[in-house]
Amino acid sequence: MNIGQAAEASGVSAKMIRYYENIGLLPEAYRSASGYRKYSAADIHRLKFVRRARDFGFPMAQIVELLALWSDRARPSSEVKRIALAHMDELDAKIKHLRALQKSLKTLASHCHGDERPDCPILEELEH
Amino acid sequence: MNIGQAAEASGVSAKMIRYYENIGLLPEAYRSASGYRKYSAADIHRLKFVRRARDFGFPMAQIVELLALWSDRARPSSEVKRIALAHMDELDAKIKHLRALQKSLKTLASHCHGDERPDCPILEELEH
DNA sequence: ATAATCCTTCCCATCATGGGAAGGTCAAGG
DNA sequence: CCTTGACCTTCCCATGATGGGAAGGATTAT
Repeated sequence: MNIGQAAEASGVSAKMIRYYENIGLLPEAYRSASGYRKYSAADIHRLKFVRRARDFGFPMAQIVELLALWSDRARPSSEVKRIALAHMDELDAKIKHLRALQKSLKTLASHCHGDERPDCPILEELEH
Repeated sequence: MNIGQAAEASGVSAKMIRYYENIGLLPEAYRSASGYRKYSAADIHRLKFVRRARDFGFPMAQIVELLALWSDRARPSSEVKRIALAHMDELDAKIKHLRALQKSLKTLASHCHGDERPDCPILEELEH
């Protein structure tokens, strides 16, 4: 399978497949005589795995670890769980941050008339 | 005031002050005879405004608009409110997304033993 | 006068992704 | 057999907001 079909089948763009190979997330693909990258069903399987890990929001560094664990039959599931929990902590921190921002904004916006008058507590707050 | 003191006073790094000037967010700074950027109290005031808008998570494009409204005495507060509400919508969308990710992960992680055994529903889910 | 600190511009890196150019390859159809 | 179009290759550039650092000039303090 060429890279275009692999991209289609896995949901990872050809650009990203080359990029992943480049940064060492994926092993170097087998090449045809003319230099085309060739992908097997197992390769597609791995690409899908990466794709889904991205969908879950895992950063690349964690995906590297997850891929290693995935292909390690003797892995302890505690390692996988540890990565997942750490990621959840990251998500939690981000959510908390965004919610705090939203809360502040909400308060400000609720005090803003939102009409043709120029006075506005939002600008006043930014001005400080 | 030189750029270093302006950075200190405003909480915006010298690097970022130059960058903001470069992308047109801020007007070109007055220069001394030897080419040093010089900042007035009004400049510091504007830098602080930008800084606080960043703290609220506004993207640069919105900050450009907010700055323009800030210096427009005839602005309608509805314009400011519109920008703030749009930003809140963005934050809301991000929060929803992160919460959805977290919810999925939580379910998966709760089913993972997290011990020395290799079987793990997290990897199984990623594998699909 | 000299050293230390500040300033200038310019380049590079992040992270994951896409756009696009220049040029080689392959498959289908006339 | 040759052309055409679709595909592939590598390489460079851009994103957004930020920092690091180098090379060289300016200012300030000793």
